[in-house]
Amino acid sequence: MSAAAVSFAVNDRPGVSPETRERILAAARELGWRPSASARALTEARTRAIGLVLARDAAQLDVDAFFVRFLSGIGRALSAADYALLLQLVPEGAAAALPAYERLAAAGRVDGFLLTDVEVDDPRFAVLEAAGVPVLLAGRPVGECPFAWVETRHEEGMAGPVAHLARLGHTRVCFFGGRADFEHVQVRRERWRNAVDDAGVEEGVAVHAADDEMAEAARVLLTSEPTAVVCGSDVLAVALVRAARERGLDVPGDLSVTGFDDSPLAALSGLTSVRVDYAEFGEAAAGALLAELGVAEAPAFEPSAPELVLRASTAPPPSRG
Amino acid sequence: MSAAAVSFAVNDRPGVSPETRERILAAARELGWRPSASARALTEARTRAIGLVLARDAAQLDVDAFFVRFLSGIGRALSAADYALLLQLVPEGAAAALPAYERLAAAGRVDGFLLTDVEVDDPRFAVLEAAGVPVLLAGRPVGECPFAWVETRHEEGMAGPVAHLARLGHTRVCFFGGRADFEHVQVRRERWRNAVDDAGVEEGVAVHAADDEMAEAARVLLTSEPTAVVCGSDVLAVALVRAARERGLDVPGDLSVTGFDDSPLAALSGLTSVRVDYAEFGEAAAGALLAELGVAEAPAFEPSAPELVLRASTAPPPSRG
DNA sequence: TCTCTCCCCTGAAGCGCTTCAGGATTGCTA
DNA sequence: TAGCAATCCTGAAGCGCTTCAGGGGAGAGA
Repeated sequence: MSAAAVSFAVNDRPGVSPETRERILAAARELGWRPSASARALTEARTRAIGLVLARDAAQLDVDAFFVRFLSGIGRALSAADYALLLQLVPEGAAAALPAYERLAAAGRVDGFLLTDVEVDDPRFAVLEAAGVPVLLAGRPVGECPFAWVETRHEEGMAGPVAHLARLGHTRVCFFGGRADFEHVQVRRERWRNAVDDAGVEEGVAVHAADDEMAEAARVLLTSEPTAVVCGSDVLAVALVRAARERGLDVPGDLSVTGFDDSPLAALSGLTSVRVDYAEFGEAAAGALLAELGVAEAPAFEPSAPELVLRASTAPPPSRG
Repeated sequence: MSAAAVSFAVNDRPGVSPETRERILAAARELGWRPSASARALTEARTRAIGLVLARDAAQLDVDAFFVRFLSGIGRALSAADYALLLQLVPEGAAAALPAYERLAAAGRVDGFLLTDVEVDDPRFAVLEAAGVPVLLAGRPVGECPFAWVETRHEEGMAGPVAHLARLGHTRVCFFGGRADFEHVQVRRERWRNAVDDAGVEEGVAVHAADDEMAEAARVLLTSEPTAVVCGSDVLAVALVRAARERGLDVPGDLSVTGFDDSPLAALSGLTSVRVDYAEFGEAAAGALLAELGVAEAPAFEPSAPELVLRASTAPPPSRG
């Protein structure tokens, strides 16, 4: 039972007889022995860990249905391959994150990175390409991108609420979205426009708002006297509902509102929303990265279709007075 | 410039002249060289990483103000010491988490663990004590516990809303909390009782509800015709507000409701709530663990007092009809 | 001038694995 | 029975650091 034999046995490699292998594994089990991750990392030149750097303020994260579901999906993929996740939260802004990537990469702490919140001309691309670390994007890159990516079918989710509102009898549907410089916001707005055309209803106004401008933007949106608004997130929808109530409007009596993400917030607030499976997305992204690392099979990612979840925030339009 | 000299220079240890040190560091900077984390881990017998295993369902996490703020606090403490966070999400239930702890500990992937969501007779204590890994609890243990812990002053936060409601003229204040077998829920309930006494108002009913029973429990609570309810979380408060509205009650006209945590949910819903600084808590917990690892000074944790955040869900009681 | 001390620096060992070349054993064929 | 291949196992090297013992040079005291 030399060290080499143990290594073969533990790593399920040929070179030991079945009996010896079993004897070794039994001994290991009995002693509670496991190969030292550090020693393996040194000899194998890989750490069995992937990195995720989040550059968002806590306030933004903790209302976000995406983040945690995505994380739990990552967890599923990683634990199957006995990989670990190195998570680093840094203050908002991709620029602040660059040193974090650089450090983790240069010290060889991770075998690869998962990138989310991809921006236009993302500065991380150059840094990470130069570092020569495997990278996988969770989300569609804008413009040139040296890395592979996976994406959900979230944009398709805009069709459901619009069609639903049209069926209820609404003839004009507005859009309320987040910051226009996010790719996913742009795409959703585009899909809203298509859906409005397809449904044969009138295209209402489209309003964008950053997190700290939601209330004001909602009030502006309401001046156009909409009867139906599809929102790009549940948070926006809740802000809109609140603004409507303050204006004396009944939801859904006077105004129908739909959210997006189907976060717990939507369930709590009785919001019709669109459910996108972000856990599945995280699993696919981590799986694809592992495949790139040669650790797992490339998973065939068939993103499931977004699902419209009906609740109490949508109803037929008010009858004309 | 032998390897040994480089090691001394990089680790800021005596044994090299200032000039040589500077020359080495300059060369390292120029080459973009950093010591390999794996090699260091092997020789130093520490990984410069701590572990956090979360055994919660995603659905519970992503509405939870605690988790993400706590994480960002951990991040602050760790990055100062150049430590990393190994995060693992496992399905709900502490039992499912045990193998995860065991694996990380046996493989020596982390230098210590941070424990949250501490339960009565927590099975993790025995496993981790046997493993001989440094551990620090974020939260107050119930009963015997071999590890050090830090805690916030969250319970004090119950006094604020009760006193506020009393000042507004309410004469009876109810309590609506989460599962009674959580330590923090118990403590908050106790403090509500004290606060009610102190304020000289009547102690209303106390109702507990798990996440999937909130709506029903809220309806039950409302049968006692309360005018004021303090809740143990924002989520509960929102559920209560919703149930009240369905019953035709106006909040805050007919019923005053306060939340807890001051999550984004509270801001969105205009909920009077109690803000506890969980980021500070995370930083203190991680800092204390690092101190136990001999990596940092033991931080003097002075938890800040919870702060009552007034919003539109509280008002004087309805005048008697 | 010689010795002693102190300060810088280097050589070599070793952390716990993986890997590769090669030794020992067995079973088979000629 | 000799010869060969296949199989199982072991010894030793090496991954990139840290650490420790010790070599050398310079300055100080005798």
